[in-house]
Amino acid sequence: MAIPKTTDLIAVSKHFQALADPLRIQIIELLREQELCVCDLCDRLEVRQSKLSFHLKILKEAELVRGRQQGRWIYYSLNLPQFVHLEQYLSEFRRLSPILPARICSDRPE
Amino acid sequence: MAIPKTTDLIAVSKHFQALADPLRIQIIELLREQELCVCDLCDRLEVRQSKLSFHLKILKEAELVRGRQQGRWIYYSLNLPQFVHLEQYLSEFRRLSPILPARICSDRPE
DNA sequence: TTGACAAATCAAATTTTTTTGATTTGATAG
DNA sequence: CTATCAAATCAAAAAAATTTGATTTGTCAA
Repeated sequence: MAIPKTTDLIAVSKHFQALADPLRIQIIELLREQELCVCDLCDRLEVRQSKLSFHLKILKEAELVRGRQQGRWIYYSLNLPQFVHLEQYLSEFRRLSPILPARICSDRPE
Repeated sequence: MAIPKTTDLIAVSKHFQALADPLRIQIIELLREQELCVCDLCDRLEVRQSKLSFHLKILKEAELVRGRQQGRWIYYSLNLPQFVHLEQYLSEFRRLSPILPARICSDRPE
């Protein structure tokens, strides 16, 4: 398994960052049930509309959700392939042997 | 699949938060190779020791890494079961049908 | 058109996270 | 003991993320 490039690692951390907020996780949990419009999310989560918009933008930029306009409403839903992508990043660790080889750390030259 | 409790969701977001930083992802990538002491991580990542200590603490609190003291050195390694745990959280989304049922959002009473 | 309403954007205030340099703690070797 | 060195802790500064309320944008219906 090759070591990922630094730029890839930054991308990975950015995606995890989108999941690093309780409200955003709650949004995702609600969308797991069904597609919802912003006003429904507002009602259920009891947060202001602009606050929700801010968090939806972060989730959208991380490609974890998608917005579909219909009339005056925008319906948000999960972008499942992106979840699979993150799952795969984590799954690589499962392949490692449970005990990593120790490495003796002694005083180095100069 | 039951809806997780709010407290669980906060815990989930906390764990993802630990992965939400490029340096911490880099630390994890290095530890994927082998157990390393703090001074080695400092050298390889070219960051100050106190900075590394700060980030290692976050990873340790999220149970993503473990520290093992040996003499003056503390060797850090990955705590693989925790990675599996997060992987499983994400894997639940794979079971969802790709297209979630739309829900019509119309004007609600009053 | 105009009015109503859903959602996005924006700037300012607030909160949280991260960085930095200095200090402390704890273990070892002499 | 005492020197030394690895690592943690701490307080202050800096940077980044989040919240808030007001405003704007876009769509639809009358």
